[in-house]
Amino acid sequence: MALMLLDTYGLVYRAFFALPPLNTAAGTPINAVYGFTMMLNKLIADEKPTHIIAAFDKGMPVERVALYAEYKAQRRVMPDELRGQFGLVRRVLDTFRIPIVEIEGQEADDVIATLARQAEEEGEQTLVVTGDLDLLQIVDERTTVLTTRRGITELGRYDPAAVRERFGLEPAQLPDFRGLKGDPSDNLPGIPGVGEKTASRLLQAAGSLDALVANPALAGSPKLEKLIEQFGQQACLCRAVSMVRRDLPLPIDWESCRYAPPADGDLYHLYSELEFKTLLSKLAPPPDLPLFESGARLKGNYRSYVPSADPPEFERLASELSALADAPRVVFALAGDAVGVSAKAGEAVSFGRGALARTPVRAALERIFASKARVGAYDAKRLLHALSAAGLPDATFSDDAMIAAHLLDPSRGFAQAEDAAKRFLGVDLPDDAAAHADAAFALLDKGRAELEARGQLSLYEDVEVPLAPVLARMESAGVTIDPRELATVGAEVDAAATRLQKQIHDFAGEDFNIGSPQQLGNVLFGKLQIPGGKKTKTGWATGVEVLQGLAREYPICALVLEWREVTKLKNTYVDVIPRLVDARDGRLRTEFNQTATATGRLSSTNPNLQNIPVRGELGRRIRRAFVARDDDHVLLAADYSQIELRLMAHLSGDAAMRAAFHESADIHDFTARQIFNVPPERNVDANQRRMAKSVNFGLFYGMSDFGLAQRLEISRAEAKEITTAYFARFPDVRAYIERTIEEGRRTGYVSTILGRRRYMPGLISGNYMLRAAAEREATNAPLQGSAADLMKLAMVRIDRALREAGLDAVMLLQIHDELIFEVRKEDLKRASALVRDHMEHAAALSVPLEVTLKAARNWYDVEPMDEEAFERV
DNA sequence: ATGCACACGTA
DNA sequence: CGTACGTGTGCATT
Repeated sequence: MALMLLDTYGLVYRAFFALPPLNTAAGTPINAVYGFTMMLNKLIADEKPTHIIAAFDKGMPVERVALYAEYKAQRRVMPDELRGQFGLVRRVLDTFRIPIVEIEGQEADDVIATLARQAEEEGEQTLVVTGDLDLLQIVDERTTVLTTRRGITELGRYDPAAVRERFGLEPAQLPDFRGLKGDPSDNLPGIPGVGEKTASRLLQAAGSLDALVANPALAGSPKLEKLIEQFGQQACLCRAVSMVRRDLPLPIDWESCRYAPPADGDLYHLYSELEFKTLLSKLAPPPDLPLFESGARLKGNYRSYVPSADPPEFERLASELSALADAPRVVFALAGDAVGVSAKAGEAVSFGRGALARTPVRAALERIFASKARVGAYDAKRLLHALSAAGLPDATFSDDAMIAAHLLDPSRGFAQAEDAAKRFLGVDLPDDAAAHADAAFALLDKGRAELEARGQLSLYEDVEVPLAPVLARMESAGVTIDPRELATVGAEVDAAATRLQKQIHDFAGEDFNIGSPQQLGNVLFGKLQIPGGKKTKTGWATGVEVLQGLAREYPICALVLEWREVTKLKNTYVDVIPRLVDARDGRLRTEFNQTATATGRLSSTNPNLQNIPVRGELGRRIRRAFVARDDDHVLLAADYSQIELRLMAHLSGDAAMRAAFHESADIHDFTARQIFNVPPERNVDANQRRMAKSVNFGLFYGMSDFGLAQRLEISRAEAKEITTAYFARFPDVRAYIERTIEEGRRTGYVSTILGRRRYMPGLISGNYMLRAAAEREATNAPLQGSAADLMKLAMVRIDRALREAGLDAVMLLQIHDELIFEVRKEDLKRASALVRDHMEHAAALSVPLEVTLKAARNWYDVEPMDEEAFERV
């Protein structure tokens, strides 16, 4: 039984103040019920209680008032808007079939404490959810307390260790603590002048309030001693009031509290009545069928070690871990601050992450990594960082369940192990590192078999899994930022922003928020009467396409565009990057996510270094701040030229397109000649080239005539002519696109060159829009995904080769078709050759792969380099 | 407070 | 009515 006890009043009260006033159409205040319902949904989803009880306060708390007549005397009366919502809260609980327990003359705290004690006596785990900290006194090994923090969905979780960490006291000491420091919200004075810090220190010294009162000298200072003599009895009274009762007469039938989710129909009625539109729209999500046979159950035969300062405990843990080195397979997982290890289905050990750094444990882990055991993980990259921080930089993993899960279903990220366990094992994973390790073990069993069946084992083993440590190294390396360069751009950007804002406001004749599309639309198209059609559901369309068209005639539109560019740079890069730089070494570190995209690309977050500006001059200058570590090093940039179009040529086998890459230096020029029949002796004009480029790009985005017409600002008929001419010259390209979509329809997925799949259920949708979107995705995925395949393969090989060659060159960033390295000048030539070689030979295609190499002290100045240039650096 | 829409940076 | 992302802002949520 996993019992959840709700301090209903406290939670509703909290929700009321956390949310702005919200009313139904009829004017009934609804914010507190809404917040409470969101909380309840989240709690049930996250904590998965098997039993739930909602406790209410009822009447005056007779015992406390008898002890202390002023109890809660200062409390403000409840606002009417809140009072009226409690009836609705009961409706919600009723719909969820959660029983309400209340006892006349008792507060919810005492009801909860009593129920928790009863559950405890039966050996059950209890989770208490409350709005304040009073109930922390009942925390123990079997009772955990969640308290609301900021907002309504963020909760603090208190087990005994967390209580000790926060207060430096045992949970049972907390009534003494509150007696000493008092609590204004309940009108408890405590001892004047004693706050949290002093109260905690006094109790740590004396052990208890009683001991302190009996012997005030324990306080340690004459002043405090005096205070305790004078106010000791008052503190004892406050403590008595603070103590919760755990012995109320409260016979309970647990079976009647078993939680069963409400029927969708009931929820639908409740939500529609309360006008919870957001929650309503989330009902009845599409069924998410497990790939594998569901119903697997984790056995829960887990042992947990709580980190403590006890050396024998680490010895015991170390010897247990050492034994795992003899197992054929060991799997690690992280959950919160704990590490889980499993070597056998249904069995796992977990220990606090702090234990990782302990010598005996570290030695045991070293043994495991040095052994013949196949060592796997859930999210190996995260574990590599944790192990490295604990002094195990050489750990390696040969399996990663998160990566396997994402390869099997790339529509999802599976950053949370819970998601993968639910999706592939059909189990609800508890928040426990041992269970996570066990689930990862099971996921790898099933996942590897499934990958093999799909012919994806090599992609998994030879590309994705080896890539994780490469990414970990890139993340650890970071890139040096020159703050002065950033400040220079920053000053310019600030000045421009101020100037533009003023100019725009002058044009408008009023001050308004230019960043609000709504206000902007009203000013431009309302007040200033600029002709421009409104689009979008919410109001005027003010996107670049619209404003660009008006910029010539209406200067304010040009100013707005400029303002947007400048503030975007300021808010997203110039002001943000300096704050993210690691002060210890001046380097900026990103996180590369390997399981984020549906196509196989990487993504970069915190910050995203894959979208540093390059097109505009001002934005591009931000790249000056990305520099090599010192004067002995340079940044080397290596990018694939036209890799996606080359893949199109290869995959389609189109003779003309392949010839283009063999013969022509400029694919867009070549394409223009084909489409517009430009003879060899004449030059392609800029406009023809621009159109050809759009067609080439549009091609692998699955663009229609309509889209091309829009893009090129030509008529649909003209666009049609261009595509007709295009496909007449490159007939196999059209055949390839059609073949790809057809194959997707037939098999349910499309594939890349290395066998990566993207499942495309939308291809057989009856909805035209959905189906058309799926067809574009299906066209693009094999191209974008194959490019990602080749880049990843090259990265793994380059990382290995650079290290084996002993070159002073490290990979720092990947921007989809480009790699950035930091290289010692003396090694630049050799490193460049090595990088080029591995990128160009990532795969043998029917067209050559070409790589452009550039180098400079900073990212802005990198320019294509010829042989002599490399010699000069 | 949280979540969505929009806008915009990259490949 | 052109793919794939992440982040910042404003605004609605009920």
